[in-house]
Order: sequence, then C-alpha cells, then structure tokens
Amino acid sequence: MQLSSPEYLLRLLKHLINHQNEVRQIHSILLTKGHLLFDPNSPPLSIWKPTLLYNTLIRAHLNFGQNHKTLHLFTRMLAHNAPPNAHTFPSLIKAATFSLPPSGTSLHGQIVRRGVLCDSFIQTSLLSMYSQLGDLLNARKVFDEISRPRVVEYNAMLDAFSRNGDLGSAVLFINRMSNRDVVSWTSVISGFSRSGLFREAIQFFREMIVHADVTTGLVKPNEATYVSVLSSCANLNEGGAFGLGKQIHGYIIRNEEALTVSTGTALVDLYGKKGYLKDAMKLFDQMVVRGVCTWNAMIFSFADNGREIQALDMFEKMRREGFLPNGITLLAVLSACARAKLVQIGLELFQAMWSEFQVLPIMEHYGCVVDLLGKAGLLGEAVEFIKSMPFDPDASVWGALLGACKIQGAIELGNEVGFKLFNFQPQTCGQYVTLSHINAGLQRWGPAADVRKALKMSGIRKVPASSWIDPM
DNA sequence: CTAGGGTTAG
Repeated sequence: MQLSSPEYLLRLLKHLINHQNEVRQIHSILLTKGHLLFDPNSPPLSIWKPTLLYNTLIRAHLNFGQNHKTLHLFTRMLAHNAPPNAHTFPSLIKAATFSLPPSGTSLHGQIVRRGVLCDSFIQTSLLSMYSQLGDLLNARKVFDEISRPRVVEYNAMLDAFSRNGDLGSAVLFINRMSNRDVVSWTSVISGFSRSGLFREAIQFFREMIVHADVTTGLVKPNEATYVSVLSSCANLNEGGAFGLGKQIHGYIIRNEEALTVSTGTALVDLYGKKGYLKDAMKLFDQMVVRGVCTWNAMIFSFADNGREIQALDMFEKMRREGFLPNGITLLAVLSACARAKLVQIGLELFQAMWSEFQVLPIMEHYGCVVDLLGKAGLLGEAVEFIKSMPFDPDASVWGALLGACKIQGAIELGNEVGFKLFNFQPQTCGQYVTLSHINAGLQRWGPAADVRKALKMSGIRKVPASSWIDPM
C-alpha cells in the first residue's frame, strides 16, 4: 500500500487518533495530497474516503478537547463537498454541547435536513446535548421521537432528569424501565449527589445493591457508582455515611487491584472531609497514578482542616511534580490563604492565575478573594475589588462580603450588603448550584422536599441488610 | 477490533 494513499493515511490516523502532533501532520499531508476533496469522478469504492477521513479527524479533535476546531472541521468538510453521514454528527453534537456560542440547534437543523435524525446514535447524542444544556423540554421531545428506545436511550433520558434536578421524575422513570444496567442506577445516584441530596443518593445506592438487578448478578456497581456514592458519603455529615464510605473502601481493596485516579481521589476526599488527614495522606501516597483532581482533594483536605501551610506546601509540591493547576486547585489554595489571612500570597496567586496558569478566574475565585480581604479586615479593599470585577457579582460574592462584615462588626456596610443579597433570594442561581463550596446554604431546600415526596410515592422500601454493606 | 451514543470527583 502506498504511503501517501488515502487508505494508508486513514489507517494511520485511526491508529494515532490520540496523538495530537501526528494527527496534525497527517492532516496536512491529506490536505496537500488533496485527499480531503470530494471527487465525484473517483471510483465508486473510494467515493466515501473524504467523508471517512473527515469523520476521523473530527473525532480526533473532539478527543483533544478542541471543540471549536472540531466544529470548524465540519465547515471545512462542507467546503470540500465531502458529504456528512450519520457517523459525522455524534462527535459534532458533543463538541457543540461544550462550545460557546451554542450551535446545537443549527446542528439539529442540519441533521433533520440530511434525513439522519432516525439514527439512534444521533438521537441519543442530541438528547444528551439538550440535557447537558439544561433544556429538559427539548431532551424530552427528542426522546419521545425515538420509536423503540433501548436501555441506552432510556439512560440518556434518565440522565436528563437526574442532572437537571428533576429527581422525582428520574425515580419514577427508572422504576418504569424494564431493563436497567449499572449506568441507569449510577445516573440516579449521581443525580441525587449533584443536587446535594446526599442522604437520598446513599439511600438509592443501598436500594441498588439489594435490588434483584444486583443480587442476580445482572448488574454490578462499577467505578462510577462508587465515586458517586463516596462523594455523597464525604458530603453527608452523619456517622453512618462515613461508615458506609469506609466499607466501600474495604470492598474496593478486596476486589480491585489498585486504586484508580477516580476512586483514590474520592477516598482522599472522604477521609479528608471527615478530618482524617493522616489516612487521606496515606491513601494519597499509596496511589500509583494521581491526577490534578487528586492533588486538589488533598490540598482542600489540608485547607479545610486548619492546615493552611501544608495546603500551600502541597501546592508547591504539585507544581514541582509537573502538574498544571486548574481552576479548582486555585480555589483550594485561595481558600487556604483566606483562612490563614495570607493576604499577600493570596492576591499574588490570584494575579498569577491567568498569567502563569492560564486559568480564567470565575465567580468562585472572586468570592474567595473577597473572603480573603474580608477575613483580614480589609473591607474597603474588598468593596473596591468587587467593583473591579469584569462581570456582575452574584450572591456568593456578596455573601462573602456579608460574612466579613459580620466578623468585623461593620453594621452599616453589612446592612447594605444584606439588602443586596435579599434581592438575590427569589432568583434561582441554577448554573451555580454546583458551586456548593461558597453557595452553601443557598438554594438547597427547594427541590429536596419534592424529591422526598416522589421517593415515597415511588414505593422505595426500607433497606434490608446486605452481605457487605450494613444498613445505616 | 472494523468510525459515532448513556454513568464518575474537587
């Protein structure tokens, strides 16, 4: 086979699909050889080559996380007259989900016009896209158009309910499904967890492991399930929650060989949040492979337990080992600085965020700096800092200032800020719901009552004992 | 194996 033939280059591309430099080189060879150009006069067997090549390139760039480039490749594809097929769209839909401005609806239009809407992969991708964009209505519409949904399609709809906080519907839905797999169960557990309903998440996990799905061996909890329920255990301040977490830890040790990045991090977080820093650190050291998230969990553990200096040391160590801090890392170190009143270091880190770490500060970081200045008694500076923000502060930022006013006894400013906060109350700050660290206490109780009612109505029983998980 | 879809943390 010729080294510059489209067949060979396609094979090469598939083989090196996760290697950015190689993909780029193959891409440029393909361009110079004209292999990406659709030629109606080529032999019938190779007429689809440009489409295949473009689909693979699109997939590669999606994997690289280059959503904009992924979508741009589609316009190049159209310009080269390479006809998109049903395989083209799932990757594009995924890229559109996470790119700004949203281009999902225009993709939806393209799909309809090209008559590939009946493809089940495309339907699931679209459903999932609307779900991730918080558009439950359109997600539902897509689902209702699916003629014979199977478990994957059901799961996508289930996840749409779960991740958008409609857990009542999620529970009703999963109960009505004739087949459930581990993804179905995990979707609901993580949905509860995401909504801050940790007790319900744990309860649902307990339901899962005594359900016929699991006892018959049809379904088995996996890493995603454990991570979700461990996170709920970490966040629920009840003795039983920690106990369950430790049981799961034991179970993982007995059954899986080594801790993965996800389970290891979830466990570091668990022990850290419960104040068992030695155990958290021991786990951290045991882990063979760590991720940025692992470091984040460890830094947060120190920061939240009054060991701010150790948190900052950990941050230095992380950088020495070549890890690039992300937005969460910065949040962890900024909160450590705030707690220890290390104003200078905190401000320097905030300044370095963009210039050194290429992390764009978001609302939470600003909230952290306000907290930092406020805790140190620099209320005037905190107010100035809020005024300098490039976007409007939300309730979490004003809340940080209010907290500082209380500590400092600044009654007048406190009243002013309190009034501003009062105006925020009726709003649902939906997109910040996950930012529980700073938003703690805000927007938590609304959905909870409804969900408990739905749980009750859906006939979830009291939890019997299980062979390896004790009832709480 | 033979392009593409659903679940995971801080």
